[in-house]
Amino acid sequence: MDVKPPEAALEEADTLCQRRGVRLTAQRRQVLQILCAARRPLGAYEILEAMRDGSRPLAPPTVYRALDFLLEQGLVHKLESLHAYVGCTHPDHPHFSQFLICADCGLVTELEDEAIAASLKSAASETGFRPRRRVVEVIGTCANCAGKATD
Amino acid sequence: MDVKPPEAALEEADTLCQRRGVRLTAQRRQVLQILCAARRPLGAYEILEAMRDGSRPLAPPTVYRALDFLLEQGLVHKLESLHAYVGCTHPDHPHFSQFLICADCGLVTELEDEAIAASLKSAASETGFRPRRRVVEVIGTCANCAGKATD
DNA sequence: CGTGAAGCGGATAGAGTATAACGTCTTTCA
DNA sequence: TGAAAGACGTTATACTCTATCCGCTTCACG
Ligand SMILES: [Zn+2]
Ligand SMILES: [Zn+2]
Ligand SMILES: [Zn+2]
Ligand SMILES: [Zn+2]
Repeated sequence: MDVKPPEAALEEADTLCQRRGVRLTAQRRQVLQILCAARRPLGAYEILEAMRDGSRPLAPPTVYRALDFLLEQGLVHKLESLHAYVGCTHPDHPHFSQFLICADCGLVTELEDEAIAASLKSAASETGFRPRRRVVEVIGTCANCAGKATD
Repeated sequence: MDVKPPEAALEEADTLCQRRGVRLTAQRRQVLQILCAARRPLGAYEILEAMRDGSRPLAPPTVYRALDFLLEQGLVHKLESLHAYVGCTHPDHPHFSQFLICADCGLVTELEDEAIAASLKSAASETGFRPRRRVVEVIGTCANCAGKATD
């Protein structure tokens, strides 16, 4: 598996934000760190819970504000079908990605498939539709879980 | 526009449910009727409001149960990005469809595009992923609204 | 320095979405 | 008729997200 360690993702985010002239504050960074460290999508309240180091009391707007920033910067994605968030696996370039979501183990794979992008674009343009945002999520069973089931 | 009148959709639903041996009760039928009559996606609580003929008090589980049934039977679809529901435009055969959602006027177009289906299937199978449910929603501007904007 | 604008974040409240749990009534079918 | 399954009413509650107000920090500008 070529999953980047969370530290690398965070350093990349630092660089990107600096280059863009936006501020990856401690709190935003912490949310990103929590998302990258988790091996699965997290709900806003799960992130909130993880942010509470037993010390501060934190309210929902705190995490939603951080998420808004991270979403705008393309550092995290929202999974609409789960109401949950994941760290982006390749935030260095703007992209629209697709997600394979395992309903059994929670594994999420972020794809950047040209053929899917092209077919969507073509279908939209046929009707004169101008795409802005694209939500592509496939819920099913990952190879690992499928293998176990058929053993 | 070849939009079916709501009555036709309801009669088709009657036939389908009878053939499948499931019960399209008055309440379920009413939810479907409300969705078909609306020219736009409706939230669960909007449906609930429409169901209250000024008489009965109705609670959320009522509409969610009806929606569960209609979703299972493929008579309605859920738009995950809007938390809203629409009547299916061709419920006679099992299908996975894609949605073009106009952010300006709320128009929703249900597509059944072979190329998109094929590219998704191919991308999934490359990783051994077994798809069960597919969420494909493109948010943007419809041809009509785009035309107005550039006038 | 002083000051004002902008951005960030704490805090409270509340809107909107969805489900759990339990009881009752109806339909189905042996 | 009687049992089982399904549909529905009801209450309560969990979960997701936003509005709003206020205070703090930062930083440019005079
Ligand atoms: Zn990404
Ligand atoms: Zn899995
Ligand atoms: Zn459909
Ligand atoms: Zn439009």
